[in-house]
Amino acid sequence: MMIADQNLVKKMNKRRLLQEVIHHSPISRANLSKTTGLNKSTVSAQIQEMVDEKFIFEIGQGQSSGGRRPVMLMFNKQAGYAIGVDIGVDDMTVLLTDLDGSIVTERYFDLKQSSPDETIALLLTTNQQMIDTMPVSPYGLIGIGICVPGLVNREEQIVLTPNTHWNGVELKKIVESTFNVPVTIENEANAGAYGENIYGAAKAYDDFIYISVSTGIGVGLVLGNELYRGVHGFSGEMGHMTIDFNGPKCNCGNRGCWELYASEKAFRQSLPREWNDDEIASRLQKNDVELFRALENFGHYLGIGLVNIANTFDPEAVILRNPLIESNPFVLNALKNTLSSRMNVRFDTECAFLPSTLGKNAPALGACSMMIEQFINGITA
Amino acid sequence: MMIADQNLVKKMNKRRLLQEVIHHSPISRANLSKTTGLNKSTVSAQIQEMVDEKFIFEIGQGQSSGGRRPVMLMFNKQAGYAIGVDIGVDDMTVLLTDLDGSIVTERYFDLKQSSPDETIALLLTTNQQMIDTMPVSPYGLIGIGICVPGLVNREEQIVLTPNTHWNGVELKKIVESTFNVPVTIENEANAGAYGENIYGAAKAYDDFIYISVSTGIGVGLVLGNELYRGVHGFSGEMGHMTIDFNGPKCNCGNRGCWELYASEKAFRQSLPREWNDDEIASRLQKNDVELFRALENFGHYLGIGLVNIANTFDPEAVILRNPLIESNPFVLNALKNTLSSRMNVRFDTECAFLPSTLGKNAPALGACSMMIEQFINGITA
DNA sequence: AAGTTAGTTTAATCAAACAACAAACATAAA
DNA sequence: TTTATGTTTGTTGTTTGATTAAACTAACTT
Repeated sequence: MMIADQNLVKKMNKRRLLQEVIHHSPISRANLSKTTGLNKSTVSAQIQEMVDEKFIFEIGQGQSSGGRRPVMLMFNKQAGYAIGVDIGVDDMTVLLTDLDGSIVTERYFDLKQSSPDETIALLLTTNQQMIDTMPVSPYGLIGIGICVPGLVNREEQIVLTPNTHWNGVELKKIVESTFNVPVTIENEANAGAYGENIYGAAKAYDDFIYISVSTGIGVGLVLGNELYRGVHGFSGEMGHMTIDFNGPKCNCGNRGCWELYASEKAFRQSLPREWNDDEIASRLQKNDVELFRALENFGHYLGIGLVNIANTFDPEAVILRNPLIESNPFVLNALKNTLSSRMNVRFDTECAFLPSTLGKNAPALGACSMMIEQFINGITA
Repeated sequence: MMIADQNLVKKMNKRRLLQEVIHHSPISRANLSKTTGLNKSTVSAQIQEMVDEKFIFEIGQGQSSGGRRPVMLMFNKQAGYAIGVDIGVDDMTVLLTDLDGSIVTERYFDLKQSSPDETIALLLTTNQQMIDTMPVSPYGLIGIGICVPGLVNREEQIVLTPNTHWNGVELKKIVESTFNVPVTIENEANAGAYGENIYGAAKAYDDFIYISVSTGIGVGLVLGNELYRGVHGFSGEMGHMTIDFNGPKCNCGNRGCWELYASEKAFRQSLPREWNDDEIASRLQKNDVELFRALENFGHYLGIGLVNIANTFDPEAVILRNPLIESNPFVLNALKNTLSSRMNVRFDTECAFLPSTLGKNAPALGACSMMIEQFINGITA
């Protein structure tokens, strides 16, 4: 445990003030004093420091409310930039954002034919391009966050990627030594959860569960406004929660895993034939019965697992990340039906089930925001 | 968010010092300075305060290590006393402990024929008796913690007790107004988890899952060394996690709930005939095949749910609270077999599965320790 | 001109760190 | 046994630094 001294006091109050400016700008010193409870002189001193450090700037005078006009302060969201990378099973997203999480540059790649080595090369050149075209700023590139579809341990090493071959690749070291900035490697579901918490559907929630439904099902747990990672970093493997203990074998070793029923892969296997995305879209337009039956089933199986999640966590919200769910409220309704039929009135009315608002950018944005938060916390070091 | 000032600094350091004394006594001022990093003069000043407040006393001189002999300090665990009550479905435990959690007085009651009103009367008179016979101390009774077998919301109201009739009983108000000390109402599994974390099998763990197996299955989640309660206080209802979505209906509304297979009630129903505890004990002695088969099955079904828990939380440990498990390592082995057969080598070797060490006292002790922690935190207010 | 609001300056407060010191002891050489 | 040396413990007085209250200047509204 840490010991407390005046330095800690200053750090805490500085952080608090910066957060207030970030989330409520434009705001005046007087107003900061009111909202934080800190003395006016304390506010002035701290703000001056952060103005000198280029994190905050004065935007000019605001409206008077019967006296001297206030000087409005803004967070300098262009003080630096972050890169977020989402390495998927067969695609990659690379985003450059400012400190507000606003996307400056975005690039999407198809990885269907790529080996990890080729992907790393692509990642490095893309990052370099982004750095080269990045606007000039006091702090430049403040960090690179990378998420991968698999298990990442507490040392940020990739230890298991069921659908790809990233196991053991020393991604953190490679990227860190190339660009000499802080690098974080994170699980895709954790990054997505983080993104939704900072910028997306879960902004207002402190306790929520983020569910990424694709080839498998990945879960990010945000409990008490913090990502819960587990001892080894492997929490949220709820895709491998059994929902039928006599069910079919899964390659995780378990039987009747949730993702064997409710993943997008399972959904596609449940279709009468193999339909590509265009085919599915056009059948949606035409209210195709077979498709809707499959979608309803998809929602139903999702719902079965969600009952377990609601019973386990009693969360404020569950955020679902999947293109089909985001574009079809119908799936969400099917899912809610299963929930209300399987839970006596209690949770279903008091827990929000929402689609992701960041969509496919969620994990990369989450990766960015992790670096941004690290950077902002470092400001007060 | 709170603002920081010198008062906070003092509080934090005082708390830190007190914790150090509690957990490493006897200890000298010099040693405290070393372990905490606080300056010797700071330590001296803070300790003096707590000596004056009767929380710490000087026990005398310790061994010299080549210089002046140190003055050894001890936590005054007899500065006050706490009462912990565990109201079960058909029994009640009432404990009086000192601030160390050592039991001073213990009483056990059979509630098989009691209504809530009768139980409350019994609780109040027992508490009064304990207060009357309690040793004199500077702070007297510092609080009463009570746990109940059901759902307790964040306002500490009892909202659902499936197997009894405590719903809506204003227990907190009743007890608080009778004794005029702080009262906490808590769910039985949460209290048990807390107890094991402070005094029992989970002392060394920051992230663990406590599982209370009786009529139903209750789960207490300790994540990051804190009890995770959920938004409404209803987390850990994992007894109603489906492990067979086509399974039999449960009165919670769900199907194939874990506790329909792995509760003690389910275990007893799985026996060829109704055996009482003595019968079971004697058959255990005689290595009765039918009983052992049932126990193995019991372990197997526990294991199925524990795989889900391991996949969900990636905990350091799982603590199992049930008399049969505590007295029969055999069940634990059966359970571990199921785990290793259903999880590819990863968790089973790195997550400890342990029986409760506090046994039936776990929840009441947890309730005590909640009050003690509240009190100790209040010291530094 | 009077009253309000914004922001700065000044002096006081307080907790911890620092530095110097005294007390009490261990060790080993004389 | 005696003495000298160095170590450890705990206290005392001083300094540092962040917050704060209060006084003050600045700028605006009515």
